[in-house]
Amino acid sequence: MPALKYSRQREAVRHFLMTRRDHPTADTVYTCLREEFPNISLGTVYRNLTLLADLGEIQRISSDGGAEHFDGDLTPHQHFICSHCHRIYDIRVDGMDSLLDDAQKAAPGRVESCRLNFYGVCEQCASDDPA
Amino acid sequence: MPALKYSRQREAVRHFLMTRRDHPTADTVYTCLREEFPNISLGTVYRNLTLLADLGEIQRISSDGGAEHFDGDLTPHQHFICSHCHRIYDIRVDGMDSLLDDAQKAAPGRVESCRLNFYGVCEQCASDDPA
DNA sequence: ATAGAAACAATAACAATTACTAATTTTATT
DNA sequence: AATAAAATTAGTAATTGTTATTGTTTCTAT
Repeated sequence: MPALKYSRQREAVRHFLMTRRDHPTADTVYTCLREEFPNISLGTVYRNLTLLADLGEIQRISSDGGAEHFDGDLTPHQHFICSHCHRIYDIRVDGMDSLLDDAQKAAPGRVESCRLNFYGVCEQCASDDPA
Repeated sequence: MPALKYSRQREAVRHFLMTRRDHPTADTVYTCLREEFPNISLGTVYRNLTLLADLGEIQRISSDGGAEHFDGDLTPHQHFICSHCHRIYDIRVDGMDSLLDDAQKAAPGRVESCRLNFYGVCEQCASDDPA
């Protein structure tokens, strides 16, 4: 793995994610950053998102199919994903420390992190479309 | 949504997943089922995997990028995914019920399910490649 | 048997992501 | 400041995983 070298584009990706409260996709990051860097390339965005996620400076959110989402909020939290509109909400669930401990007891290796998504129907969709 | 109609291919997909203890991708299912159904189509495999997952008869495992994995084991369990070899191990962590309750308190909607993946380095990789 | 609906195989289309290459930036060293 | 090596970039092509389409076959209820 090569030595890291500063790049304005990478800082822009990081900064962009840090200042958002939502969970953009690579394409959203790309589109927004084009205002500041009119000829930034989509490959650059992907490369830096992957790099930052590997460094643990941002978080990757994988759900069913579709595009991956990214999250610049590193404070411990989880996601509630609406099965209907696919919006991603931040939620804060207690007891995660003990969960990791419990997992460590059961896992065939060293547990370093976990990702926890909750699924259901959000209030917005429930009221819009009462089933 | 149309009425379900029997199909040998769908049963084969279901049966295949039920009898596996691992977590194959659509492509693996396809390749293996071709022995029994030499001209089953990949589209059929995808359609039935999606259908069975929507019915809750199998489980979909989403992790970082790459292909989705599927799991025919419906007993409550979680997954430990090795960041190195990407193998998926089943683990059984306690306290999931209270976790869902806690999530329900925090979520902006009705929580129906959750998916929990743990990440780390498995024992196999740790001993093969001592870092 | 037959008719209508669901499922199929085969393949084309699609979207998300990655790989490639030549040019540009960064960083360390003069 | 000039220079050289390495990392990064933009632009584009290629790949991958998945879904849609179409004409044919298989179920199921009559």
